[in-house]
Amino acid sequence: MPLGRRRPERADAARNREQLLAAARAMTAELGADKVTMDGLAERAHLGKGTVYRRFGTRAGIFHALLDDDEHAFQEQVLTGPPPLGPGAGPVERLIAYGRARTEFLAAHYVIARAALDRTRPVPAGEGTGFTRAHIRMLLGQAGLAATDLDSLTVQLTGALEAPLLILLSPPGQAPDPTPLADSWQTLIERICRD
Amino acid sequence: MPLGRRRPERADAARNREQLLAAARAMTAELGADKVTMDGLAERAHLGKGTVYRRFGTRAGIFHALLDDDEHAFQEQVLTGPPPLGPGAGPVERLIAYGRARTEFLAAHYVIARAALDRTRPVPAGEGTGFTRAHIRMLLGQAGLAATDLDSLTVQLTGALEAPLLILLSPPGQAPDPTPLADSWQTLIERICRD
DNA sequence: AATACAACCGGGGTAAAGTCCGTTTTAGCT
DNA sequence: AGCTAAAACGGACTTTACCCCGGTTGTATT
Repeated sequence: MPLGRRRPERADAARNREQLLAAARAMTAELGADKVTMDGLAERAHLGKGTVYRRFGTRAGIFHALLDDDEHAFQEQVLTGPPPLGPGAGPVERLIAYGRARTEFLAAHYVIARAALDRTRPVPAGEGTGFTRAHIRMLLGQAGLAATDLDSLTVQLTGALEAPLLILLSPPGQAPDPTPLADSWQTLIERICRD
Repeated sequence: MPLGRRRPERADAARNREQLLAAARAMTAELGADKVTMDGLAERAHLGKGTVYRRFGTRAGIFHALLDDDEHAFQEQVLTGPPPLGPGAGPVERLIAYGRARTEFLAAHYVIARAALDRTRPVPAGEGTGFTRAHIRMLLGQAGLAATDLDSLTVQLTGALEAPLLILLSPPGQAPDPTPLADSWQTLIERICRD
């Protein structure tokens, strides 16, 4: 079955990836995210360190991979799910729904989402925020705000939505209550978009 | 001159701190912030690594210290300078002025401000944002927004103001143009605060 | 089935952050 | 001036992310 262009994943590689993800999940649950080391993960999965690195590229990549399934499902809901989160509602309504959903998503995945931030690499700073940024930009465009620099506004709203949970609210142990932030996001958007 | 409660800084400590700051500034200028290592800095300043750590505590602390003078001057302008940045103007006007000044400050100190973010410690995530947060909170309170959760709104606006320059806009080499962000901040605030 | 080649595996190696603790220097006090 | 406690010093040590490369295994082709 040589379909597509990319060679399918090798059987041993797939097996190892499962082992690594399972081990990572278990270690995160047992010891906390910051106790998950490359060496420890490799040993626990009965694999070499080099294998871990090839799979995930970087320490943050582990948590990125752990997040991946849920993140996919989340984006799916936004792109093709029922309104108001999915298409079919007005842009302002969708912006509000997106902020609420994203806030709850980040709070629900608090530990892993924070660990998925790459804290050592210089370049890929705003990694997971690409989708949020693109989506906000699109909806702002549809909302038809008069004479505004939508690109800058998009960046700022992305910061307003993601920074509190990812950066600003410190306690790394437990997630903050997302409800006040989600409500506040709603008033923020309503006030910005009314004319 | 044993005034106050704290013992004054010892002469050798003061001398060494000057050496370290000078070396850090030079290395940052010559090699870039990410090439400044604790070992390299210690060697360049002809001091031991332990000394570097006692002074700055952490790698980010180096850049925090480098920023300190300017940061102080900035806060001074906000607290006691002329309006609209300083006291004397209306809260909305001051919010706008603060955002503009802060954006320009962050852009002017782009490399160092980003390097001052501690990317490894779990706790002190939003370190430099404390002043911004407190100031925004105060002005929002004065602005008298009707029935709003001002604490959550403050956190989000802090994210909107600082995250773009510190996190979201990636290229670590050069600062982005602060003007569009400052303008966008103004419309953001104006739209939020009108009633 | 045999072969070639690409992908994968493993573990030892490097660099840099952060810690520790015995030694040295300083400043106030007598 | 001499004493002493506190502060500063320095460099060896530990930990951990990330790199490298020779050997091995899986997959496509003949």
